[in-house]
Amino acid sequence: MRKKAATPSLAANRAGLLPHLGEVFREHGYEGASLTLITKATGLGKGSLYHLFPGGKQQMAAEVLAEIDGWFVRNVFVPLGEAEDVRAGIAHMFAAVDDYFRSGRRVCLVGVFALGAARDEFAAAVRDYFKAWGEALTAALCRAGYARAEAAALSEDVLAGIQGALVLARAANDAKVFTRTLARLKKRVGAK
Amino acid sequence: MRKKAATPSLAANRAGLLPHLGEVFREHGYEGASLTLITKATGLGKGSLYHLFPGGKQQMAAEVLAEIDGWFVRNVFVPLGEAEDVRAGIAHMFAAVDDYFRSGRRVCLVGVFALGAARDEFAAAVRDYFKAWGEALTAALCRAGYARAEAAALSEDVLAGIQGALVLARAANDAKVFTRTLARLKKRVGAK
DNA sequence: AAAAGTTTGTACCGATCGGTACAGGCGACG
DNA sequence: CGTCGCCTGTACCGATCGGTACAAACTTTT
Repeated sequence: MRKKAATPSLAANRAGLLPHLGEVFREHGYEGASLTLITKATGLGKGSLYHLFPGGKQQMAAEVLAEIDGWFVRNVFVPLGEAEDVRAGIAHMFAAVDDYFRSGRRVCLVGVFALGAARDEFAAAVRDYFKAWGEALTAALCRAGYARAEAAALSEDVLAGIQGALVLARAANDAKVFTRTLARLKKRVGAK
Repeated sequence: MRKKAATPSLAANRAGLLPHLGEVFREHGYEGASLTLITKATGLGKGSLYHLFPGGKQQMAAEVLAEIDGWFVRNVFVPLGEAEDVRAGIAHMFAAVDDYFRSGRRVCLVGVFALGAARDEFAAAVRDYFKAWGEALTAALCRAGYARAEAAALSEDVLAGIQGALVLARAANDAKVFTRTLARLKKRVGAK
């Protein structure tokens, strides 16, 4: 092998690390995720951390956001747009969402960042995430037979319902609030 | 006047202060609301602050939460339960909510705390706030003719819709997301 | 095995965190 | 006018924050 053979662990570590990083940010927020907590959660010392992410916390958070965005693009947005059966695509979205948020036991990191103090720093990523989701869902609903305006409104209701249910579930410490709400949203969407 | 004549400014300050404190917590979260920011927002030095709130930040936040809870009890929960015309009480709730959240330009401090890192410290207050709201609304919907289960589900949808719309509005930096969603929720509730 | 390059732990940095101590300012009352 | 007690600005505290420097330890290449 000629090609530099760049340490394999670096890329591997990085990919394996992001989920752990994500959990720390998710549970403690951007400000609350101290380097101490991060080292504890990842098992990596500051040295390694700053070697992998020279941009520090900001870069870690940005990459975590990007990874989450990528997950939703792959597992939600694209299926919504490409499924042969639109209804199957939409059903897939609800299943993926339930999966991702661990049936309400997990909160939305993007939502946490949207409300948190570091909002401005990640405003663009946060905005784009919801925008992409809303557009993908609206388009799918149109294909499913909803009129343009109706689809846009319903899409907004679904996204808000999901985010709000996550907040309520966390507040009540009862994940069922989320699963119930999600089930009703799915039913409402399928009513057409 | 015999009664001690306790400095009038203290109680007055305290009451007048809470809204300002609330704004700081709302905009920066519990962790993000540093004493520096608080002194700046209130115009009071640490000396005065700790004189009024010996319990420090934790006490400030707790009192802010209590004040907000009181506002909702007075302006939303009680009207929901006592209005002669139930529908008027419900309409009043939507108006009060739109007012309180400044048509979507303000986020919900209780929601911020629910998602934030200080969650555990204020878990009880956060839980009770949403519980009281949900119960008041459910009861009102029952009185308006909804069946018990239907009322409970709709109530959950409304609360989640409101919280979620606040998140989306903040994320999109577009308050209209909130007003649109709120209008749809109102319409849905009134459909019966 | 020596050299080169990568990854890591550790010590340290200035800044800021929440909180405390306290001396004096200031206003009400005698 | 003097006294007393609430109020407040300031200095200071230890802890922790995010981030940097760097030398030892490890890999990999020669």
